[in-house]
Amino acid sequence: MVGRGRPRDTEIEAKVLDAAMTEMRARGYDGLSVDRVAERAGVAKTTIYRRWPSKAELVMAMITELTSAVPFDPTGDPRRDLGEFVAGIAAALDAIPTTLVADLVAAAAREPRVGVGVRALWAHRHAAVSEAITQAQADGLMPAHADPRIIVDQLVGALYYRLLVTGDPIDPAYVRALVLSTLGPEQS
Amino acid sequence: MVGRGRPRDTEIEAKVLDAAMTEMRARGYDGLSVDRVAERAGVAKTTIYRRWPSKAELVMAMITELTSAVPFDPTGDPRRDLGEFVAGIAAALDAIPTTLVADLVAAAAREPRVGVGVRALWAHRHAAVSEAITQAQADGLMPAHADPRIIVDQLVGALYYRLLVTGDPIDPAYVRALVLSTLGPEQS
Amino acid sequence: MVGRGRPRDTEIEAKVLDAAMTEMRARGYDGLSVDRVAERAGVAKTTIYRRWPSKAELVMAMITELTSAVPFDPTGDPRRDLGEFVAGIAAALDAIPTTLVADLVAAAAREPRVGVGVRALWAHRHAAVSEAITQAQADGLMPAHADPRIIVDQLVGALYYRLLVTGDPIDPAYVRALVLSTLGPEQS
Amino acid sequence: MVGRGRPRDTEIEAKVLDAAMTEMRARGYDGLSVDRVAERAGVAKTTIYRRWPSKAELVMAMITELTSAVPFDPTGDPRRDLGEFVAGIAAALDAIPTTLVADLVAAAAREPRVGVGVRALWAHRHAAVSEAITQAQADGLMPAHADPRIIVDQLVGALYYRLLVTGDPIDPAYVRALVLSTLGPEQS
DNA sequence: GCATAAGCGAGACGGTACGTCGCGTCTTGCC
DNA sequence: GGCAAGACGCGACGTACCGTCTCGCTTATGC
Repeated sequence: MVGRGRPRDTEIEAKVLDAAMTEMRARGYDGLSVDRVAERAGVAKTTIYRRWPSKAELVMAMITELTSAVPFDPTGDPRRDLGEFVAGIAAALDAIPTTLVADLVAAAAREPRVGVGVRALWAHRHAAVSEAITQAQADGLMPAHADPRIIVDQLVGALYYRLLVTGDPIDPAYVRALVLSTLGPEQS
Repeated sequence: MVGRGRPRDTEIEAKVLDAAMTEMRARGYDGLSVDRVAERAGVAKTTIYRRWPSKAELVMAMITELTSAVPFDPTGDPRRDLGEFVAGIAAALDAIPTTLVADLVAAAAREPRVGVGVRALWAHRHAAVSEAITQAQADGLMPAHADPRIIVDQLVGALYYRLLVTGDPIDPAYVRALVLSTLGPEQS
Repeated sequence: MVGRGRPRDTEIEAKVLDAAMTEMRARGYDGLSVDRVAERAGVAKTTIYRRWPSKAELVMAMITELTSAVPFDPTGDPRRDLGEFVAGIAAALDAIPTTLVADLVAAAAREPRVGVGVRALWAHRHAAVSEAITQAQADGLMPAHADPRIIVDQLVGALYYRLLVTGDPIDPAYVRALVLSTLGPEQS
Repeated sequence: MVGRGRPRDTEIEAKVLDAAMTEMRARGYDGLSVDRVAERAGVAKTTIYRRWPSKAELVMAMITELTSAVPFDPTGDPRRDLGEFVAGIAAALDAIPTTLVADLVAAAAREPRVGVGVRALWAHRHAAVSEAITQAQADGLMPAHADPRIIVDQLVGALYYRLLVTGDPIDPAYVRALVLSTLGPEQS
């Protein structure tokens, strides 16, 4: 083999994702056009398609970058760990315009590839959280009657539901109350 | 005042909405084309645009018509009542293509009016459910430590979350487990 | 037989034709829309279609009214009669925007019905003029070698040609020279 | 400067213009649809609109390409030369659908640029013919009383007039008669 | 004097074409 | 090989007209 050709410009990823984010905020998923993203990023359309095979994929990449900012590092204290997990998600959702979240959810439902990506993302996180819950149940720190995956649904689902459907506020007090309600009172 | 012109054909609304529904089920939101809807409904494209100024608006109309109320008729047995409430919502969500629900959510976030409408719909239902829970708590049939509104968030939110985010199935077993997890085990 | 129904409003013809004229001046044949004409005339579209079965027919009516303003009343002096005939046409063409004439010619070529109408109009006039020329030839007032119909083509055609193709001016001097050239010098 | 992008496919112009010509002959101006032209040319509609901003513009391009010069090569025999000139124009007009000629005339009246172009085309031709006539008059081969430019108007104008206004046929016999009528009988 | 028949304004409707926009692919030439 | 530039095929969008239709109302006529 000979020369492997010109290496990819590593700054392009960020520029494009930034531009896509701006467009998404301004016009939503449907209004986001690859041509405009390219122009805003100062990049050729070809260059975008070389990295992401479709608009859906591009949006997916954007989401992944956004959401992966919520970590889950269990300390062993399940109450505290879950509390921080939920608070982290709440903070992340708060940092993004609601419209964007809604559009992404809609895009996930409409575009199979986006849906797959989003689900994979969550599946990964859920696994970690579920495992921690299972451990806590085994350690007798949490009631054993509940399926860990359902507990996650209840916690995260309540946040999404408030944000997207009822529009009620999500403040630290709510997060605390939610965790309390889900895990039950401290098992002294 | 004088004649108001030829009146609108009242059957057209239903025919078009039906056709749109069929198309939506078959090809999803993006695959839904106004031309095809018109053809299927046996109606001119112009006639559709006279009623709904854009494809989005048309889909919105379809959704809101579908989102008919899930009834809540408490019997006094909170466990059973909530179980049926959740099961009813699950059934309703199951009957509608996921895309529709996602689009409604997105539309609610984008269009203030839609948002107000959707929220009003839910607020009404929530009030009834919350009241029943409060009553059950007062009767000692349910643990008193939890805010009734949060319980509703957990129940309904979990459903939406599964449907829109994780894509995990929502079957009767899940509904039972969800209610059990939320209300805690039977107080003997 | 019983009642013959409400009689047609006789003012409508003029109002509509006027409105059509205005529209035609402003936007040409293609840009003329029946809806706009109706609105401008303060009349329902139906009312227009009751009188003229199509847009082409309407335009035809307009033309007829315009062009029928050029009379031909022979006095017996062929030179003078033809001179006045040509001058009259020149004056009529001068009173109408060139664009309009061009559009009408184009409409006549495009729309069979308009074409038929225009041709009928001219045929009538030509017959009168030709006859007068024939008479003059019989009386020895004009050279007999030329077909009268061709003489008319030469006279009128030159005017149209100048107006529509070369754009050269059509002034009284030109008209005189044209007649002179066509009829030859006075036969003493 | 850098790459100028994918070059335009040079064969497309001809393919589209050809297709347009065919459609125009078959269905006339109004019946010519850009969609059909695109399909016949095996080209996307967008590609057509990239080159010609509207249907009118496309037709114009077609016309101007067709209006190739009718040659005028005087032999010194004015009768014959003019006869051939007129016959050539008649043949050219006969080869093109009348609608095209009419549309060109209309476009020339409406669009200044088109007008200038058309007039320049004719001015050039007229100059040559007028000069030949002047020469013939000087040689005593033609009556001197007539302005050469008017003779041209009469000859060509009569053709246009027949074609566009009266619709009468333009056959060789007519051409002969027209020349005879315009130039007068042979000066033996 | 009252029914009948046509005229009229208003505007919905079926069609057909228009011109635009976006996606994803392609073809250049330069780096 | 990457990249900018931009042409291209495809397919949908929303708009503008045309000519027809259906309302409710008005206006003459003639029995």
